[in-house]
Amino acid sequence: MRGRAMSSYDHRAIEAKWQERWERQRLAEVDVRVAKSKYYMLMMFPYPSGDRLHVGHGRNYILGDALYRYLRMRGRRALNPMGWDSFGLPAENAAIQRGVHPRDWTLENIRVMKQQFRRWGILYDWSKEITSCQPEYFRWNQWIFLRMLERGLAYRKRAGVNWCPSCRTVLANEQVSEGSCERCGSGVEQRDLEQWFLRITDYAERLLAGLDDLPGWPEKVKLMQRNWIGRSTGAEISFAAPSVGEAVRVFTTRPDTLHGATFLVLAPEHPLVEGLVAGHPRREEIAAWIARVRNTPRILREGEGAPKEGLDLGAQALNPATGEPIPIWIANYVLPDYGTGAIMAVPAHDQRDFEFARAHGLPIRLVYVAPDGPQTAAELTEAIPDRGRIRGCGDFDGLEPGEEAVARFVGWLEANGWGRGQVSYRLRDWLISRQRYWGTPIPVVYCDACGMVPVPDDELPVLLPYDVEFTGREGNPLARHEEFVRATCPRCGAAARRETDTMDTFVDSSWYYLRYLSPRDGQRIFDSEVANRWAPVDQYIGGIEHAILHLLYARFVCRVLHDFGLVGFEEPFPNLFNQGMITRFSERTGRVEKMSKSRGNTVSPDPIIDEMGADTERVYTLFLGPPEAEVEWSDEALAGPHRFLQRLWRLAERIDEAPPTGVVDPELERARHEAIQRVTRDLDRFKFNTAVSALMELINVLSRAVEERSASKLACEQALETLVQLLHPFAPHVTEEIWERRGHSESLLESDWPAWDESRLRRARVTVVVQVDGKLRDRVEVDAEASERDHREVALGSARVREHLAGREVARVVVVPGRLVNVVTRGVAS
RNA sequence: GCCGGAGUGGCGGAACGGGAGACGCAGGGGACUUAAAAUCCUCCGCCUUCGGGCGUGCGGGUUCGAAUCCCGCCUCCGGCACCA
Repeated sequence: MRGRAMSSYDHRAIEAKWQERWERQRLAEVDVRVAKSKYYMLMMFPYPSGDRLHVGHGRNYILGDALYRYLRMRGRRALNPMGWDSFGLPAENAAIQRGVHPRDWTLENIRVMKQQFRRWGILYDWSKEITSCQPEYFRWNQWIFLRMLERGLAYRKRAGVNWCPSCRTVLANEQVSEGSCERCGSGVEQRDLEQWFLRITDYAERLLAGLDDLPGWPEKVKLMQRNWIGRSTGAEISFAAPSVGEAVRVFTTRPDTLHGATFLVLAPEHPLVEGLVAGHPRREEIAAWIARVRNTPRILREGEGAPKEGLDLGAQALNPATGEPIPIWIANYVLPDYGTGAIMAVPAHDQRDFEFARAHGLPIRLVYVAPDGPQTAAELTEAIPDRGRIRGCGDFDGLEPGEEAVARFVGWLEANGWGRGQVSYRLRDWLISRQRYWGTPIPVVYCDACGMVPVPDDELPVLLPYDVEFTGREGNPLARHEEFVRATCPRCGAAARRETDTMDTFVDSSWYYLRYLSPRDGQRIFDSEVANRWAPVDQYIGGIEHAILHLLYARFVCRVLHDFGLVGFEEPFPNLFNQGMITRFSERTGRVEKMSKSRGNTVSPDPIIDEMGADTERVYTLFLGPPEAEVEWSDEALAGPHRFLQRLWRLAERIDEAPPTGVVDPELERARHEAIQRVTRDLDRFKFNTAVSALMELINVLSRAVEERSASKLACEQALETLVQLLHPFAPHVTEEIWERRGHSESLLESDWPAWDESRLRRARVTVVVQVDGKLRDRVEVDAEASERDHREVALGSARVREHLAGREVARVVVVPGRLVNVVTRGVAS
């Protein structure tokens, strides 16, 4: 049926039709046994929260789908799988608040989210779907854990850890932001608990060095990881301490200031402290102080402006450089889990030590002295970390602070056996224990006779019991489930107690991209052969919020799997793209902020899809702005893309109004080729927004050609088909429909992406800008092939240019062929 | 405090060191219509004596030529923040 020009297309029927057809034809399914021209693209898998997806979420998925469709049309065997990061606290909280079981709640949410993806017209290879909360998946978390346990990469230790009172569980360092729980925002407390850790610090150097080989990552993310790993070079120095019975080891980045070390400071948690306090006359007072510091939340102990407190332990050590005895203190500003948990204090050259020394009347000794600075320690008003020359240190005198001085001192320490060069990292081991139900059970049992015993592989998976009571009381519900806790020791057969901690959900997401390649394999974690052919992931897409967390853990676990011989690569995601977030004004906060349910500024895609179609939302979302930037949603601006698609539909309906033959319009053909070039280049660089602009320009030219009957029907039809193909990644439904109505039987996905012809891009005549002294004065036309001299002549021949040259002498003429002529004058001779 | 990133019309944004503002939204004018919607055409940075002048956060610099490169500021956003 050929409606008159005003008709609008039935997006509801068309979108439903194509969604059904794509699904029925299983268009996105990939047989991974064939890896020729493979392209593994991946969106960070989502947490199936109960909240419906809003248009802000859509950005991520729509962008991925556009990329996927483009790759397919370019002839790549693109794999685009999807799954569910489905363990985690919200499910358990829903159980507590609403009485629905986490498992049922989660599976229902997954069902709803899948529907939403479908309505957006997004294609995933659902045959690869994985759900991390299912035993088929999490048994392999347990398997990885056991392998790490065997190699000492998983271990248990008692430590001061971050405890979120609201989530009722401990958190990893990475999951604490400004002293608060990253998930819920509650203030984090300090607790001393026995917990499971993964030895990511063993991989610190490799994780850091690997960043240099990731040109496909945003610099920002690499920088954040570098800072997080926090590599420092310096030295470990031993201070003999006869009265203590053993030497005190410290880490310092400034061994060149050793002569100025006037006291040592231990962290209150330092292993030597207990012995020293035991013999101290004021031991009770000190013990009470230590207990208080240890229970202080990190943010208060380490945060800005936290007061420096400390106590003299009454013991002494010998400064190896000077041979002088110096006192040993404990203080809250020395952290137990960095370096050796002890420092040498050099108050003259370190601001923290300076403040502490002044507050407690401890001696200060200058090592570096600047001619324009204080000449004695008494004159100091603040530490001078990096000025002056060494004075009064024998052979070292005259050295300036810097690498050379450090190297000289390290050599000297090593020669004397007092210490050695050392590298230290800010990164801490990954705490994976969680005191919650809805996670992967850690597969070990505790036997009175044998101690901690790993669950044997053939007893995996350790399943989560379903019949658990969710009360919201503190303590893991698993620990109250007698049947779960009761176990048999795999080693001696005696009664044993099962571990009730579950794993951090970041374990699930640290290797899931490999499981997509062997999602149903019941025998092994994944097929290494397939993994090595398809992975690493060619393009990874997700939000910047995982710059450290997920992306660091995944890089770590990839290296572990590499060392296990399971994969041949060390970087899981050589190319990373962070899409920006969508923001909108929030009535609640009065500001433009990230779209989120809690801020009450979300926009539901449902009414948009109902009224204007998913294609409109898709085009708009991609047109909104550069995909890596934060962009503000506007309900009004949706009209533009909607009109664009309507125009396309009407244009397709009246394309045969163009005159049958005879008319030649090189402009239309040129515009067509230019659009192909621009869209292709833009998509290769993820510039979806400018690609849409290029398509809008093409439709403008084509509409005019049809309207003015200035091009042949054949040329118009060709331009239309090109437009439909180029637009398909953005608006898949309407383009498929037009394509089919034009007599094509295969899906656009299987059509070949158009190619442009450079020779068609050229124009016979070009407009050249003429400037006088850099100011635009005229535009002239020249042959595309015109020489520099031709440009010059035409430019100088322009009447307007001559007017501006009156009374001036031409000094030089700059010619940029085909673009610009700049006539430079010497100015008026006066 | 340290380290990044960003500031362009009323708005979203575009611009290999070479025409500032592509494309779109909003707005003005017109056509069609009994009317409205839709659609189509057209205008749309500021000032102007209509020659032109001024314009990409501010001030300098490099260059024939700077939104783009360099230096110094301002503002906003992000990361880290007693890590010895």
